[in-house]
Amino acid sequence: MAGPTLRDVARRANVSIRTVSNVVNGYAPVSAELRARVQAALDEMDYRPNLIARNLKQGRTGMIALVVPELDVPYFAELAREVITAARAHGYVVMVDQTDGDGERERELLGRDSRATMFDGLLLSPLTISAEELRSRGNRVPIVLLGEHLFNGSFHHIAIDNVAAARDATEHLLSLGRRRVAAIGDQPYSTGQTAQLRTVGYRQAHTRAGLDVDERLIVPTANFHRRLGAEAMQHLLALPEPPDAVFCYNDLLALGAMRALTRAGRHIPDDVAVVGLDDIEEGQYSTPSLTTVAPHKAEIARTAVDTLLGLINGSAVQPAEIVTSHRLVVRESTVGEAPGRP
Amino acid sequence: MAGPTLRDVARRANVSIRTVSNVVNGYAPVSAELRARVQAALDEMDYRPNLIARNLKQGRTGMIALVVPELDVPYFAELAREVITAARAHGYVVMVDQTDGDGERERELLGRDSRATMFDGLLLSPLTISAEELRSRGNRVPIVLLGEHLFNGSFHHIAIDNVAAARDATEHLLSLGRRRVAAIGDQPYSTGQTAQLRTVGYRQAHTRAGLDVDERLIVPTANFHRRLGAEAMQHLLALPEPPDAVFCYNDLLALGAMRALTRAGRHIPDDVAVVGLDDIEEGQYSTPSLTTVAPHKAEIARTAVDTLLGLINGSAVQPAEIVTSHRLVVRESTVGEAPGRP
DNA sequence: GCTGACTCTTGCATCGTTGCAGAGGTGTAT
DNA sequence: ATACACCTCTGCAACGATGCAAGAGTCAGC
Repeated sequence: MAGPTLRDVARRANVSIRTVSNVVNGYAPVSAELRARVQAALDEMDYRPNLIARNLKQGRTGMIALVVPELDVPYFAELAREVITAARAHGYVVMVDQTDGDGERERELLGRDSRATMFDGLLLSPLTISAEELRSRGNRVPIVLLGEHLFNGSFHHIAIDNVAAARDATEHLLSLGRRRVAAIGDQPYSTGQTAQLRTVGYRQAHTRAGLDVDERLIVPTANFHRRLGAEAMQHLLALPEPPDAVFCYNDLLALGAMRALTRAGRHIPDDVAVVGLDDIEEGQYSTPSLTTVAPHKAEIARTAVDTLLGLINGSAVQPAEIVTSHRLVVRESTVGEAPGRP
Repeated sequence: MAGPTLRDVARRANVSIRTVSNVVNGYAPVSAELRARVQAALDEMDYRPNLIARNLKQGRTGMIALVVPELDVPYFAELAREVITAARAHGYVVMVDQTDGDGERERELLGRDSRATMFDGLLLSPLTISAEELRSRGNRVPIVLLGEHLFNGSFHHIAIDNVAAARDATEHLLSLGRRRVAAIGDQPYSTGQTAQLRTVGYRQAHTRAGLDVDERLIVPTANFHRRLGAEAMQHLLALPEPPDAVFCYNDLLALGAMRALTRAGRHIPDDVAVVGLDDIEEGQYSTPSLTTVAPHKAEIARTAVDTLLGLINGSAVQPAEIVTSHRLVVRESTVGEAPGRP
């Protein structure tokens, strides 16, 4: 099972271990004749370098870890894809892990027996863990945070401008003449910082338009999955004065909300217009297709990887909040032709 | 940056390196007094074991790799989630990588400088690579294949019964009285073995029902993405005698097809019934929700991980084709109430 | 008091690789 | 002929951990 080592190859080719290593890595000058002999031995024995040993010697692994709450949430899957691509461009591979939104599991990551030491760096999309906790764990591995806003400057952190993104979405709905715009996805508790920023943007849009917010139209949800979007929408439809538009804090909520609307016989967008956030591919193919705020995922991934590699290679950059771009993508759920309607 | 090693802690606590190691691992008997002293030193210095060194010594990493064509294809994302969960139950972590359906990248994996040696085992969902190629690479790492059918017994291989799954889907449509059942997703070339099996099942259903297959209703696609499902559906709708039902070889094709149908003003399922395969979560929330054949993903993942760990731990099991279960999940796209219709 | 058994602790070798410094040999300039 | 530079090649030590076997110390038993 165990393959041949440098020593085995060296014995066979009748040279020193060191020379074999040199041939493998193309390091020091080796005479053509000897090189050929060694190469032959390498080939015959089908030598593969033991990367663990190499890593130990070199003090780096060429691996970074990407930790997300849930890998089968499309946004994270799409982000993971971009991160893998960005890392590969630098010769790094990515190990993806998920925490299931379980705070314990996030903490495990930083604990004494964590496998984090196996990686040159960590990209973490935190869900419940706080900055203080993160800092107090005195981690040895460089960390770059994704997505969550943590209110202090201890870590590098990449995210879109959540306030502006939510404002853009809401303003789009208001600009269509909608006047009862609901919001689905607020999380008015300590770990819901991103959601809260989106609520701020939602309010700002109203304020700027000189409109009041009807507090009953802001529906909090415990997570960002389709089911809760549907439930929140059902709740809104049951109000005495239901909304004529809804901004959902992510696309999954929006897809769930659309499902509930269709089920209830409401027409999108005529009766209720819907906007999401994330621009997952699914929204392009839903019925109707989903208007959304699109974060530039490739940019997020590239920036995150670049920043992390910078830390790894010792560029002592100051921790910084890095804001990446986003744009509104208008589709049928707000201005669409009504499919299957006159 | 570099943390303290056993040596540093040993110096501080005035004991041997070996004793510190014993305390860390709880191995040999250590007197309470000494243990306390060492533990104190460990805590003060915030010692973290260097896993790379440990791995080198022990010859295993506790990591397996999962290689899929595309991580942002929901089926693979959902599968990855299950694999991560199954592996964690055995104390293993999973590194996920994607090949982008690029044969070169699949081959890289097995090449001389592959990082595969860093893993105790490999779960591979091959797209273009053949069994012969895989075998010829004389790999050192245990491999278990997922999903693709490779016609020989050289490797462990986990998959559903693709013929039966396709037959079940098609029979469901025929049992509804549909008589022009189309198939979207055939891949009549060497790397499309899974697709071809599904075509076999599609034909079997017709044969068993005593019906002929209209070859024009079998539409091949280059991949299994939404867009090609939509295009294939448009093509089918343009036929002189369009289908009254369609079996798509995966859910993404089905969702694309449904999108095209809705766009064209056709009603699902009244005009055209649609069945997919994979049971991705998206299909539960689409409009209409999608009837599909559901592979038991958790079972696939568990079986794959168990088999791989068996190989790793040296149980010299014979390579085997392992068939996991599937079931038909009926939703609105075949027997649904028509949403938004009288 | 000596032996043996037992408990606790330690040093050495090792995993497979690479960094470093130098050995050995040849060729060139003086 | 001597010195020097140069090109190849090699041995040793080290990365940080663990397996092994033995060293040191304590105690009981006869």
